Amino acid sequence: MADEKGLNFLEEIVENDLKAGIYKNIITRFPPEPNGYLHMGHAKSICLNFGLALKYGGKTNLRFDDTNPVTEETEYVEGIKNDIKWLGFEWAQELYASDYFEKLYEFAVVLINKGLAYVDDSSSEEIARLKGTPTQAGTDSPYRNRAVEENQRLFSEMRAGKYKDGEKVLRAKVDMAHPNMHMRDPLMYRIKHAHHHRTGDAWCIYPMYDFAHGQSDAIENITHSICTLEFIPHRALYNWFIEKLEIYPSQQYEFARLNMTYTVMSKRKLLQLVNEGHVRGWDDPRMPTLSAVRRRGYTPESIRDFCDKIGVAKRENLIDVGLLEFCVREHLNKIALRRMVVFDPLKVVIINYPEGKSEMLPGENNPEDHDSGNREIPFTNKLYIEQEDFMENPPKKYFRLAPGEMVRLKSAYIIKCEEMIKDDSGKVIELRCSYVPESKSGSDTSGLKVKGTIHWVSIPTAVTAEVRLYDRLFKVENVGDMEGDFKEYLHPNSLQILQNVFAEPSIKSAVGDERFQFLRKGYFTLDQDSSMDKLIFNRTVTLNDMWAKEVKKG
RNA sequence: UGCCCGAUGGUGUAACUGGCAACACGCUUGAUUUUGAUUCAAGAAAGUCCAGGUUCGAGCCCUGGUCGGGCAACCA
Repeated sequence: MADEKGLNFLEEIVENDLKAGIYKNIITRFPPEPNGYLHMGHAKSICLNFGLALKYGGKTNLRFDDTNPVTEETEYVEGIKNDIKWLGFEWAQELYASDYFEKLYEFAVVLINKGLAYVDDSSSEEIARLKGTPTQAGTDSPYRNRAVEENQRLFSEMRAGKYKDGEKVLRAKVDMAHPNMHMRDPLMYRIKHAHHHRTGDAWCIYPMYDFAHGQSDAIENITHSICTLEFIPHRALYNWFIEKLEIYPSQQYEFARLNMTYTVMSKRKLLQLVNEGHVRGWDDPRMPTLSAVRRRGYTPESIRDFCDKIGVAKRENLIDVGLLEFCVREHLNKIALRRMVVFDPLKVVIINYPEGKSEMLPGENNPEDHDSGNREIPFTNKLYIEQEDFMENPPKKYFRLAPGEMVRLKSAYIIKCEEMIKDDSGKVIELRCSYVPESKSGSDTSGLKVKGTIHWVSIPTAVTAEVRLYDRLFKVENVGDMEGDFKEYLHPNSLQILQNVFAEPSIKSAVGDERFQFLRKGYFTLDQDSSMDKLIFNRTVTLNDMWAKEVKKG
């Protein structure tokens, strides 16, 4: 069976349009508002918009939808550009809705001249009241039938700054009884005496989304304007403006936004988590933002793969975060350098290995990539192993270290636990083990077969580091479905910091965005807080752990 | 008492546009393994929201329901 996955509905639309000769090339756009950082939901949209243009021959513009100066900042513009580049996409042009303010103003005048727009002096409360309800028609505003000349004068006075915020608005004259609420004389312009991140103080009137988005699409000759489901009711208005203005007929299509288990995917909620200090910032590795998953160690390849796997459709969805984890494990398994790091140390002394002796043992950097070579791992008679790799009274299926039992030290020797040393409270604080000299990794002539292999670190050369372990941000699967404040469902232990773990010395050369697999522990990458004096690693994702599952089953 | 979307294994997406429901994740079992990782093999799991209709044949078309979601920011 060919693994040609069927086309998604948007690809189908594009293919049909191309086949019908409606377009020679397609042009899409990714239109973020610079009022927050991009998240995984945006990644889906980015992959979709850029992916379509890449697949069918065309281009994608990056257009900032910056029509609301009070929430938008240059900081976000830079962050967004950075995230898109990191994901691996290149936009044809970097554009801003604010580039079109003059043009949009002209469009508004055209509608005024056609008698299709009017200045309304009503308060926002009054406008809301006259709008009616979904089941009840609205009522015409008393200003609805102003003369064209008066509207022209008033609108230009609005622009000139003659009025205060909220004193007047420009509205499209459509139909106050329309069953679609968005068609009941929607606002086109409002007065905001606010500083805009790009146009500065040049304007004191700003277009609404509905009077900016479709027009911007038309100006750029966007063929397929793809947005999320909540804009479906706006489509009628989108088309109305295009028709009345007689501009390029961009077509709007809608798809279902991404939702993931154990997290939230709305800028509003994410901003709240940041502002109220529930996380350390937009790039806190527990966040679903792109800056956060990047910091956490996710690769752009794995995110693109994820976006590909989740598909595109119009029905609401809740994607298992486990799928994202699968994608990143799959990629990291191929590229991560293997290293041994002990998180929770238990001292082991090899009683028959000479005191003071040291040898270097080679360990594969990555068994999945034979070109990756080896690194040298020092071995001595004093080691750390993981506390959890020893049990005084092991259950039957436990095949790690136990009194009298043998285990393989990865890339080194087989050892046998000869003696336990306990403190006054009875806690095991040290193991005395013997090693089998003929069992050396790579030249094992011992003939011994052991069930378990564990990781270890030689104490004299151990390098200490900090490790940050992340768990799901929320403790419930479907946060959006819960009653009350979503913050009540935050997972209290989503971040666990281990200040002092012990790593093999080769870890010291870790740089930048190198990915590591700490054997049997998970995938890690250096955090940006890391320094020469203090190494800090983020756990990107754990390894699959059958044993943990077994233990859980009991 | 409106208008608009949607409904396929646990999750997500397919099904040559009317031809015996497939793929991925997850799950179970087994093999391999110097990571209880990876890899490999096998398997369980939906008869497509319901009821009618058209048809030789319906997940796809028609009708009527049911359920879920959206729509009344000078937000996008």
